Amino acid sequence: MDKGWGLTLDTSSSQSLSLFPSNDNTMFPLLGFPVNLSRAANKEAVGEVDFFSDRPPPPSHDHNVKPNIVKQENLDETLAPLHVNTGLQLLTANTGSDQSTVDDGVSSDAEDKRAKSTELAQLQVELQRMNAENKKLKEMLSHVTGNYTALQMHLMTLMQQNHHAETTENEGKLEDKNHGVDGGKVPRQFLDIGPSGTAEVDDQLSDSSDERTRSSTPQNNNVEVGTRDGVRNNNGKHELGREESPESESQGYNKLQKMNPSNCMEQSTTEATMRKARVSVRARSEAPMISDGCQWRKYGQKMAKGNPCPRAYYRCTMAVGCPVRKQVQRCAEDRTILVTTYEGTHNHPLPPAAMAMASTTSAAASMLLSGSMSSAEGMMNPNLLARAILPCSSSMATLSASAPFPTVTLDLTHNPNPLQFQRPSVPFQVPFLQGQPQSFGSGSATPIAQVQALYNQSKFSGLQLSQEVGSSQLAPQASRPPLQPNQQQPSLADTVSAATAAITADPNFTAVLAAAISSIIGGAHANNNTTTNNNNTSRTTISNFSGN
DNA sequence: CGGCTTTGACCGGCGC
DNA sequence: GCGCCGGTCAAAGCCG
Repeated sequence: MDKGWGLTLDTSSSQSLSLFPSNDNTMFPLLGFPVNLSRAANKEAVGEVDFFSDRPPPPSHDHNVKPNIVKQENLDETLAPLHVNTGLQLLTANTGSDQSTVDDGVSSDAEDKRAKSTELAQLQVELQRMNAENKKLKEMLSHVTGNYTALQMHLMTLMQQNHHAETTENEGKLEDKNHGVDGGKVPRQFLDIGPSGTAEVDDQLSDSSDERTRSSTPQNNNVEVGTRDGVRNNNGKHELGREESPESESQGYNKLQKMNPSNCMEQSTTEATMRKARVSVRARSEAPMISDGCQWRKYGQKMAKGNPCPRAYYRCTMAVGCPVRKQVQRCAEDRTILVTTYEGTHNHPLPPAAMAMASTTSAAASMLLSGSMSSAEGMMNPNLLARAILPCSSSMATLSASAPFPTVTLDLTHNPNPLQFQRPSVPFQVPFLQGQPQSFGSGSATPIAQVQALYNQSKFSGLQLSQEVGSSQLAPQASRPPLQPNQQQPSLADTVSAATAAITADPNFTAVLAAAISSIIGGAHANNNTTTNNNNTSRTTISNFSGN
């Protein structure tokens, strides 16, 4: 394959392959996409594909190519083995163009043929190599996915067990005080990390007399059901994008709640919290928006206080009613840095490129929530957690609770340890890990050692792992190592994918984080009766969140 | 013409 | 109660 050209598996059409100038082929790494290879054997399908008509042909053999003239009968002989060996439509088309040259009778010399056959052989080898690599990557992916699923199942099991035990326990403890409000304390702690979005759920929990009534006939839902854009509810507030978002999803939960109130309460609580948890990604980019594989529609722009750059608001448009939104804003200190803040979880399938970012943000949010849930309200020494969780100082992720919503910041703007960047077996390096999830199994160091944690005092008492927020206080941005161009935007998909793998593939990560936080908080707040529930709520969060 | 962006208006939360 | 601020709405305009 000529340099500067790439192979794209077009997942949007799910059936096409194409050769193109490789200026943006990083969006779709050669992972296991659902490509319909059987179509490659279909002659008609081959004819349908427009390979070079609107793109410049590869420079090596374009002088005699007449792309529009392809004699199919002559292709079969040459192409038959290629179908067998590679099954890739790309080769078929490529050779199709070449073959048309031969059929012209203009250049019928043997040398030309030999050269072409050599080239074909090379391409064949290359494709076989790619196939092998693809297989390998598929295996890696399935391995990671398997681990993740297993972990998820395990967490759910434990969550259910704990919840059962806990419910029994709380019934005894709280019966006298709360007239039998079941599990009021635990969800309460969970809810405390979010201000407004959790209030509704909180009301449900705090008012025992209303609880069952609201569960079965949610007051807001009665108004919101069937509303569309621009329709206001009783409060006069527009409900765009909300009637089908978590709030509406909670309708389903409420239905279920009739059957299993406690479990449902937990789920809706988690959902509400997830809606509020945010993941912020900092990346250097000249583009107005980083490419994360999703489709977004801008619905607003505001000048935010303290930043001369406007903040743009986007909504995911890949599916109707997808609750995911993001804010994009340039960093005030360094305008080459683009800060993208994600909120919510997708309610639809995602393309691989989008999956990478979504999984990353999900995993990061899970981290955040597991930390936030386990902490008490703004009383902790900021440095305590940092020292405990983060022995080393390099940082990539920031968990911040100073904002109205608990936020995780993934800083992809610098490489704290170039040596680790060069070694793919580094245990946990969010921004520059080269997608080697299997390395977790062999790594001796715990991933958590790569994360810097700072506790940020706030009413939500979140966790702050990091540097971004503290960049002005802790490490001047100028001191960061300069970023190579090829480590920036183009590699974002890989980077995010790596981060995803790092966070989701390692069962130890969340567990260790939760354990560390729990132990610290447990020590700092012996009276905090919610501490023992940390793991439980964390699991709830993770299991629900990972559903996407 | 449909989808997207722009932009002024509106709303709710929060601090004073 | 008032003003500030973040977030969202939706009409108008733009664009392919």
